[in-house]
Amino acid sequence: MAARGMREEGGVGVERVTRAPGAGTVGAPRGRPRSERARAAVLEAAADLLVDGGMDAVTMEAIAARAKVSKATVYKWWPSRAHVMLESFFSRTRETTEVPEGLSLEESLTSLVAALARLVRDTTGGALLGDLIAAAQSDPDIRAALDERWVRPRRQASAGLLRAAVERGELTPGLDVAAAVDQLFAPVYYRLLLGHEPLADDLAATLVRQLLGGLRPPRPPRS
Amino acid sequence: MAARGMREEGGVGVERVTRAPGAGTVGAPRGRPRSERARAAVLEAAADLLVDGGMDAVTMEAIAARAKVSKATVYKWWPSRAHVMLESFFSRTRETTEVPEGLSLEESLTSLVAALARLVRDTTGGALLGDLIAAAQSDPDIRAALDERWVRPRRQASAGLLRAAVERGELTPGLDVAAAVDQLFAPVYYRLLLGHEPLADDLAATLVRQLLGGLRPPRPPRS
Amino acid sequence: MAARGMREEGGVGVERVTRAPGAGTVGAPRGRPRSERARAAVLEAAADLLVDGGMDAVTMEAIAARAKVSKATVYKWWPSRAHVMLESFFSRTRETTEVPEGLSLEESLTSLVAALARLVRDTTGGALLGDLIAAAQSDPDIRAALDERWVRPRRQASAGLLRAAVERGELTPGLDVAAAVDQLFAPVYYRLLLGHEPLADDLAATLVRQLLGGLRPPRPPRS
Amino acid sequence: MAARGMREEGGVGVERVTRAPGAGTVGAPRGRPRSERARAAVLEAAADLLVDGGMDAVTMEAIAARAKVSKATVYKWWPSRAHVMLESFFSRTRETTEVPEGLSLEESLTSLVAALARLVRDTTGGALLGDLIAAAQSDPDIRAALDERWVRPRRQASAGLLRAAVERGELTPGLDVAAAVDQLFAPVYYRLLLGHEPLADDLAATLVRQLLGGLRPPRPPRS
DNA sequence: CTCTAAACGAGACGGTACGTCTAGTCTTTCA
DNA sequence: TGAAAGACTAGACGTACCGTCTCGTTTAGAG
Repeated sequence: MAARGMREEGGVGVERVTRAPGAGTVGAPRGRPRSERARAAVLEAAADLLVDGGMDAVTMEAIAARAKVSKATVYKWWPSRAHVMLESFFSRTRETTEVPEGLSLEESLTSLVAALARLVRDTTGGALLGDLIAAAQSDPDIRAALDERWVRPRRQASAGLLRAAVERGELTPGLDVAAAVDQLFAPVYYRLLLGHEPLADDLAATLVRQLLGGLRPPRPPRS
Repeated sequence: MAARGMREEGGVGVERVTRAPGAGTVGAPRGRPRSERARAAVLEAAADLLVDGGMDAVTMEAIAARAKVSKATVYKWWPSRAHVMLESFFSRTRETTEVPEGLSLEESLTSLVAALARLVRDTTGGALLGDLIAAAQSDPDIRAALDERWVRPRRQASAGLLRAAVERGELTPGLDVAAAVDQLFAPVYYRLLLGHEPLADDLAATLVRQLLGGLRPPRPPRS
Repeated sequence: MAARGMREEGGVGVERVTRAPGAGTVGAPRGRPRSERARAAVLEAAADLLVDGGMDAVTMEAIAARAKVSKATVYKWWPSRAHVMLESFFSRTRETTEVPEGLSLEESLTSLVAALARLVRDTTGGALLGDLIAAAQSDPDIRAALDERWVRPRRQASAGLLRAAVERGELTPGLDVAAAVDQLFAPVYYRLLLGHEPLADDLAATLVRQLLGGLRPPRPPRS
Repeated sequence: MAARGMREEGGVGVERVTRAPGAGTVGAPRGRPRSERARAAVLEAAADLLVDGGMDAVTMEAIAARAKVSKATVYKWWPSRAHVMLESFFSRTRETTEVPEGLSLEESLTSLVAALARLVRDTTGGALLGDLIAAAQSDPDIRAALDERWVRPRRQASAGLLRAAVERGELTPGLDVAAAVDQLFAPVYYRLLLGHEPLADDLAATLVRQLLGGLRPPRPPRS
């Protein structure tokens, strides 16, 4: 069941190859083709419902009704409410993990963290992401998908930057990269989920500065 | 619905005073007293169900059945599934926010972070906490309760330590305390919720060391 | 499943005994008692729907909606659409199998057949009965219930009359009672189900006369 | 929907005339001709499903699947499940309404009734017929088709015999032919539908004998 | 030997009802 | 008066079949 429905979600997905260049021709698809209209309507309906009704307004029933699509169609392509949201999230999150060239380490990291913070704070993606993490607590399928398609790529981008800096001697060799990455990004998720503190504009910069530089006073007064 | 409830959850909760000794007698409660047996059975049933059936095995129906208690009784004392789990979580989490005297700042912080990590990794509390954070995404009541009774006290303990260290000149004055606290604790929640990395034994120490000392090489490149 | 739902349908059902006089006290039933209002509303809704929408307007969904009762309640007491109609049929068919005293055999039989014909032609019972016989083709449960509670009692009443007449020497000893009973009643069902001929007023009398007297001319061809 | 369909069902149906010899040439049918294979497979699938799955295993979906035919093809030629069964019934019921020459009235009638009883008891036709009568309760189209193509021809055959006998003076002039025919055939349908009594081998003979001769004792003791 | 028209298979689609489940509430009797 | 039992309303669940549709694929006769 977990394997179903996971086709072409998000921008990363590979479009169906109509004809493989080599051998093993896939053959033209028979039957009525899947309705792109239905697919898009479902994804949009899910996001809309989440935004203006909260997470548990997003029922399969409501999605189908709002998308003017039959329930059976929804179930045909997505095995659960959470899978719809997963694809909805990815399809409207064109955010990239790339970082501009020619920036310092500090600038690069800040840019990545700030991008996440903006996504979470300023777009529909925030609510979707919170809901998905919640769903991941009871659905290993969702957890795995989130990990593979969202968490891991972003962590790897940052981890790459950090490791390169270690190579350059810019960072200490004893660095625990995984922990460091979490110290940069986890606070954003934490505030999304618990809401104990707002996601301030300068949060990204602060997190990077404090982690890289440490919390100790800059300079022993003199001497 | 969100406004209701929140009665005596947690082990901290004050049991109903049957008779105030002094003046202002509340009046002896009439009728059959609340069954302590029922209360305990419900809390245990909720935790048990979570552990061996996953988060969405914990339905009010199942709780009542397992606790051999009528559904009405459950609803009488707890307004929702999540509130039961909230109280269940607190009642079995005797963890304290106090920190032993006479420890260095680094040791104190490590001790607090490690305590959280152990709770999350080694006890039922981990699953309960994950579930509660998930529930908080759709129930502001839960979110508020979690914040007030769990997140805030722990954050304040750590924040207090940090602020004292700033006073002592041990930490930089420009410190963003809230962000720093998150950089210590958020990674633990993050790993609980996403599971992308294990909660290693030395994680707490690593987090504290990296944050306090920063990631730059110990020795200035020069000379 | 067949055994469920079949409680107290029709007037024949035994009311629940609240307290057995002797030993083995049943004890008062715990919990909220069954809603008589709901029961009646469901039965009426089913009949109404059948009458003004045809047989396949009678869905469980529609019954529940029309009776202003939740679907779960309907399913709790009746295992299928057909069982609802069964009880609806019996509850509104107070027709008796008894026959007035002091009538001749011919009059008695005519009275029974005519009563059936009137029921079928002039009341809601006709449509209900047709539907039930149809349902019996795919549901052995319904078939058995119809046989035991409708067909058999009526057949036995008539069979009794016929057998008594044989005893009295009024009818031929070689009589196949079962076949004779069918020759009196089956035509009514047949016309109900196929509708090839109307159920005329004098049908009952005709059937009885033709069967008892035979079809041969009154006067032996001789003379 | 009721108006559609009814094309060439049964073996009695007239095959499409490929080319009218005289004027007004219809024109040869263009395009791919109807697949006889598909037609036969559908009819057989319907009967098979009915036999080994009961009446409500016969869904359009199942018919198409079992016949290895697309649903659209089934719908193209038959407007409903019941119409498929109607044609299936007629196509496998080669039973005739003719009666051998040179038989007595009693023998002729017995032969007709017995033929029906055998069909009902010993062949697939029985179940098909029961199902069709059931379907007729909610589908006037089916009811009409059954009446016109099954019930009426058979009734007319018997009615003809009876009327001729009246002409010959063999039967009483006051005879209600329609009622008499029902008294011969209805019991067979009745037992098919309700199953309260088996269809014994000698049933046909009994029905005819009892109706023609009446139930009264053969001879007034003497005098 | 193409062209064209109809029938065909596959299968996606919008619907409707199914029968089940859980949430909460309400109405009893028992303790 | 609280607790237990259990019936109730409300509504989402996921499935099945309905009847329609849109494709690409035959399979003929017509040109």
